[in-house]
Amino acid sequence: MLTERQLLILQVIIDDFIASAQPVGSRAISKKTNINYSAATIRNEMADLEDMGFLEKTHLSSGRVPSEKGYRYYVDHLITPTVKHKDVSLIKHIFKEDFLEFEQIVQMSAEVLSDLTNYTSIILGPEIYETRLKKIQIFTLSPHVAVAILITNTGHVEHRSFSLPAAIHATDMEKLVNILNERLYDVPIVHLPEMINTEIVFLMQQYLDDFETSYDYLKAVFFYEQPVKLYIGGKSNILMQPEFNDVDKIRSFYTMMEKEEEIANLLKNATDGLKVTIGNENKIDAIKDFSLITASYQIGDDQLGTIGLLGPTRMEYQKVITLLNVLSNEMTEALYLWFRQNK
Amino acid sequence: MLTERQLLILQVIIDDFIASAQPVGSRAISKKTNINYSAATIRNEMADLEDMGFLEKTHLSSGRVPSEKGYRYYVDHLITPTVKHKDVSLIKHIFKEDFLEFEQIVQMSAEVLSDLTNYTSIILGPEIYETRLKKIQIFTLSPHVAVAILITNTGHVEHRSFSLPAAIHATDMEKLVNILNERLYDVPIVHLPEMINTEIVFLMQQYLDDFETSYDYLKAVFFYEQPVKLYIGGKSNILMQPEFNDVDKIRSFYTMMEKEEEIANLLKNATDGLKVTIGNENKIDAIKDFSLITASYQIGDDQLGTIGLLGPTRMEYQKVITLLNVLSNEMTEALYLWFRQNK
DNA sequence: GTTAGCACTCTTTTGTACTGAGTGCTAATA
DNA sequence: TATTAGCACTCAGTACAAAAGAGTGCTAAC
Repeated sequence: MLTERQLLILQVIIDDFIASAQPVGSRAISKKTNINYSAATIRNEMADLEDMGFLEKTHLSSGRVPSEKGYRYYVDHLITPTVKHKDVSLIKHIFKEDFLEFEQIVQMSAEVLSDLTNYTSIILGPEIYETRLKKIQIFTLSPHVAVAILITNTGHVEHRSFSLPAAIHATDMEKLVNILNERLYDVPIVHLPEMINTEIVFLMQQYLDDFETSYDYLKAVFFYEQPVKLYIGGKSNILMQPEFNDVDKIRSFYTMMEKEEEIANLLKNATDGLKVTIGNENKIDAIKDFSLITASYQIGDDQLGTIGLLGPTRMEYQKVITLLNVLSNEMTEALYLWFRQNK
Repeated sequence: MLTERQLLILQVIIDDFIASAQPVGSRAISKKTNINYSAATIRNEMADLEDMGFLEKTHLSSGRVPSEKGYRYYVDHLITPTVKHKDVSLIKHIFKEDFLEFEQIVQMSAEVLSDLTNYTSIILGPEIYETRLKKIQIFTLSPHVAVAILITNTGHVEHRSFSLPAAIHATDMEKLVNILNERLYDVPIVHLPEMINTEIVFLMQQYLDDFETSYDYLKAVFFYEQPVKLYIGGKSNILMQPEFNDVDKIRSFYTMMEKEEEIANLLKNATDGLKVTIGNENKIDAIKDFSLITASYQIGDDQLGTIGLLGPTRMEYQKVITLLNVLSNEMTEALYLWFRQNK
């Protein structure tokens, strides 16, 4: 168990290191106004803290640097959420706007977050459990190509081009569109493939002359993996961090950022609430030098998406955690209002 | 005027430097099999070439490096287009595919280009002179919000949400959509605002009860600056270039790449054919260390867009110029076929 | 329990010497 | 007259040593 004094010293060291990015020495600490012990005492405590694994040295006679365990303890026990009024009111002010499309809400959140923190923000777009189909239309562009348009209750418009089978009859197509609109109205998007494979297939066999070709191109439109949308803000912010003084690090960072799939997966299994993952706690090698903070935003009872913030392990946890909490709440509220208005 | 021997030496130096990124010394040149002069002779010629401004030294006793004037001369007079069969057949093979949407064609071109060259490719999406409106639909999502969907002959689907004025009548809206579809069918997208301000306004005043509100929200849909679409490939390729050994350079590069507007403008005033802009010839400060090669791709008589390739001034001009020519031709052809099929 | 003091460690900076790659110039050569 | 060999010179890069600075650990005194 850590003593009061050890806690104090640990906190001061981490705070100092987060601010300066320089190893912290005993003398520097003993000079702080809230510390009334000599450098020698501090040194003894620091040695103990190091034995316990909270601190590290960069070399034998250097000052101390927080270990990942140190950051973990700091995040779990030493942080007191402090609200920066300016930031919070900025966020609140921004969400006052009237949003027509919820993509705007998400996109803007990513930008605000990266601007306020100078880290890289990553927002995983809302999952679409709540989204329901409102209308399907098919429009032929040429004898060989048609475009299907799906409109959802969220105002999302999805379109997909496909080749028209030469064999298909115009009347069949019309019938098909009618069947689809009748049966699929207000069906959640996620249930579409299932519905088509059961009810719709049955109806199609019953009413359509050329079942086979119709079914084929129906699949082209509905059965595809909906790619999750990632909103990334401040990709180059992280370059300003002093730990990025090495070209190789930058290279590997940008190579990683191009793999949107992996990043999406990282955010996907975020639990409810706020989660901090420090350095090697991350499952993906590429970000074992980073810390990732995630928070989920919601609407109704279903989780919708995740906000993430990626920075060096030497991150301003205190500030960032507060900010992320505020933002996820504001987003949740804004989305709630938006959905209520557009349901 | 340059002598034969000077031309030869200049060419060898630039070729060598492009390949190695190291200053080229007189001895290294005299050892080449196609050079039969001693190092001393080469030195004299190099001194002359330097006096004429084609070469530079990095310091007093270093080897020579091409100046921007040197590159310019090289590009204008010393390059013989050499076709790398493997690359060309790769490009041709890729364009064999059947494209449903022309965005695919452009997007893929950007990727191929950056993959083959290891530079950063930037493609300015096709201007839309040729694009014509095929269908307008308006769909109300809620009492307050509607979404307008515009379908063009190119298979492009554009949608825009807007707030519904409380005052508008359902019948008015229906009438309006009819008017629009009747009058705007097959009208080039670029002429839409003009048409609306003349013919459509007139019809609206004649047939609609509530002209004012209808006109207001019509404007929200049609009068907006169509943002030009930029397709960027291989953003991190340029990091692999040895001139990017400096963190500050990387920072300024990425800061620049975030300003899509400026980049788009750079490409916009590309003339017909192929154009090489070297270092300080570029108008924007941010890329005065880079070379930009642009080519236009076309369909019919109207220019459609620009392909650009951004790399260090020490660029593989010979290879890249050939490649860009091949690609712009293939793109033009692919787009031509595509448009013919979907007209 | 706390602190002053000192020896020790390691990084960083500065200075010096050396090496290697390359140049410019001069004088000899073809 | 054009070319080349030879040599003195320049500069970046490297290696090494010495000195300075920051910090530690430990011991002995308070």
